[in-house]
Amino acid sequence: MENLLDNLNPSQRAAVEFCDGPSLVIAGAGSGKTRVLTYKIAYLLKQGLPPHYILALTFTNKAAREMKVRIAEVVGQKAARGLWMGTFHSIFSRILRNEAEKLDFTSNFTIFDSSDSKNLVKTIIKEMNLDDKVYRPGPVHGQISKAKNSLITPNVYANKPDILEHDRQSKRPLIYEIYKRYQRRLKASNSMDFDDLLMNTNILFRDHPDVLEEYRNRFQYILVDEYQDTNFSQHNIVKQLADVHQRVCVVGDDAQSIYSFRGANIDNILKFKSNYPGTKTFKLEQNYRSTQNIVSAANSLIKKNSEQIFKNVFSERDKGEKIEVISAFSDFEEGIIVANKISTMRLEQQAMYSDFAILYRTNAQSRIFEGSLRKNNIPYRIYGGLSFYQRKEVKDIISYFRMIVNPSDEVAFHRIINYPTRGIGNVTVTKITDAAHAHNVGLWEIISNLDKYDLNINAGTTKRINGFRDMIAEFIEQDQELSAFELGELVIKKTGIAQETFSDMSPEGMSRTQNVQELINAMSEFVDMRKELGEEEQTHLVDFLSEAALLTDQDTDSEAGDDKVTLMTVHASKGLEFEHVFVVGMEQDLFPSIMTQGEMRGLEEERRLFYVAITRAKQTCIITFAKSRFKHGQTAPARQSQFLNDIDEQFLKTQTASFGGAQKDESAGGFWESMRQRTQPTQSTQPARPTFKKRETVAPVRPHGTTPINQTSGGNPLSSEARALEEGDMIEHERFGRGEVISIENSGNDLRAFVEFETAGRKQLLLKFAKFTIL
DNA sequence: TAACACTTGTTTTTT
DNA sequence: ACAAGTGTTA
Repeated sequence: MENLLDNLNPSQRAAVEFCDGPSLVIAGAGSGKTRVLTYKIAYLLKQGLPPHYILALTFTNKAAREMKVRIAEVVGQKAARGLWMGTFHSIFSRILRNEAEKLDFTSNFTIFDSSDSKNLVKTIIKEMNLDDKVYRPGPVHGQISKAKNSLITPNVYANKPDILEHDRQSKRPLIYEIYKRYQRRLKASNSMDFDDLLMNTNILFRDHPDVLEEYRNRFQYILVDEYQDTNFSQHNIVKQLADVHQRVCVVGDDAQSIYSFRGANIDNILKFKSNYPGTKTFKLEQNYRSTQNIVSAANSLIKKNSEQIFKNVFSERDKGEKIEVISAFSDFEEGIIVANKISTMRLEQQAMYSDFAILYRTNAQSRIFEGSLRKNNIPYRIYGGLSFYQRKEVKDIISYFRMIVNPSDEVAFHRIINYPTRGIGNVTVTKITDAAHAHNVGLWEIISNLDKYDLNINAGTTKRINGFRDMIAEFIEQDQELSAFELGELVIKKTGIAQETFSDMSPEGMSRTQNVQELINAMSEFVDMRKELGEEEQTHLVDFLSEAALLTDQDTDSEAGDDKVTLMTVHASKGLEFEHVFVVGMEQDLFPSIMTQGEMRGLEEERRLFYVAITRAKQTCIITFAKSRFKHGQTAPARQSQFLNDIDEQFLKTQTASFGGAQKDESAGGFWESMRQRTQPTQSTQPARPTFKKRETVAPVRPHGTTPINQTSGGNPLSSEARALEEGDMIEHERFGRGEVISIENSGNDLRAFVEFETAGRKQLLLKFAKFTIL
């Protein structure tokens, strides 16, 4: 025990040891926040608190996983088992599934992601005959989301004069009605959106005191990470759970609050003390991550914000280099400069590629760096962008799963009723939808009993609808016996998705095939994993779905030993650190984003975002901006960000537009050539280098679940030829490791091999895509 | 109903 | 520039 605490500095130690009441830990960037949380939980366990009495809420699943591992390292695997640790969304969706009946849902409810939500809002707007130029689904859903995160239910919403007035002024007075219908439809679909997972938890606790009582007793100690990014709904859940015993510890940094657009309320952390009387505050001010220069520069920046908790972050590491600010002529040159810089720094400092990160404000900026890195043969990995589960082909299949698990799911229904095309068009779908409304039942009910409702649908179409219904009904039956993986394979086969996708030989089609294959593999792995964890029950589709719905790119681990430059948005970089960081696109209207101009709070949040970016760097931080940027199809002039003036000059060294950034002749030529090409969009021929094509055609595989998004350069995207692979061969697969080929089969045009892997078990590989070598 | 040509908005960040 | 949405035609 003693040596456990010896690993902490005095303020960290004090924060860990205080367990008798509410505590607020203000943790500056790089000050060992995760360390405190980890040790605090370990400390509680060592004090004898059973693990299942501890609730620890994190921002990402990844953070939860990592912390679990670290705790297990300190107290042992066994002692750590049973901890309630996860994101708000995953923990409370688990609880909601247990208590679903109390809220008139069933435990197999679907979780809508934001695109599902937007789709539903859009459908409703159409049904109400509103102009979708005025009532744009995105912003409308945003408004609804904001209401939910503030625990404003549709009824309350409809009776709040100030909100109604606000909507009237923004020319959208009927949002309250859309909200009402949206919520009704979610319920009818037995579905919850992200915000519902939190709001319904609040409703559950409000309407069922006995349930609240039970969880209050269960969670004897509550810890919340990244508290600055919680919203009111989350705050209220914690408040209720902690109300009696008051054993709650929240950790965060107000200077790193960057999610207000998602409803996060910085007041939660600023006012924690008044919400929890008797709060003890701890400040972690020593930064162990970055050089003094980086810390000082970041401090000078954040000082420009008005609202904040005072703290004095300092570093005792080397002074370090000044932050280099480089201006480029164009976004394209910016890409070249960064790529060249990485190459030289890697050699000069003997750094690994994985020591570098390129951080940008918007995902769209990644493109240019993909190009320049690729040209320099620098391996990289992009996080973010379209996540695997958002891809069309994956979502389509998932929609089938959702229908099987929960036939009331309206959004899934719409997605798959005519996919793959089976001759049920818009006209028919409208008839079905209207009938459902008229009789106040679900879509599934209508197509289950077509003859009962007089729909005026011709015989041919009726037959096709019945065919669809029977197919789903059969899946539902098979879902009783089959595992998620087995049923998943069956679905893509029986629906014709497999055939359609696999026979498409265009590059896009091949990438789709790969993604479909990856999804099936992910299911297989998921089933296997649950078995290994000692789960006795068969792993069904519903289990897979409830996990998949809450997975995000931030949750994916980077594979060990893979040496690649990281590209991500600043948001995604929160909580991470790198030796050398490039903060790119530091231009007015881009960073700070044009969307946030005007409001003070918005601008301050952007400044915090910049603060987050800088403080990711341990050793070197380089800031770049371009004087012209290609945007919306044309090159537009750009100027440096106002934020650069917020950093005290003494910590900066500015380097003006060095064309020398592009040292190689080839790159310099490439720069001009590209400019020409861009300013006159007519296709100029480009014989020397292949143009950078669409993402999909380059390296489309987004490995599933536990494997990260992976758009890799320098590799062989569409990989190994199916050479004469024979039964009995030993192969080395990129992800599954060594394995023996059991059999080779030819289904359709695709050669498949069944392989028994030493560690990963039995897998089916599509030879035309699988990445492996024959040993 | 499906395939194709044409028009429009889009780019802030994401559990 | 691009994707998604709309309208037209077979």
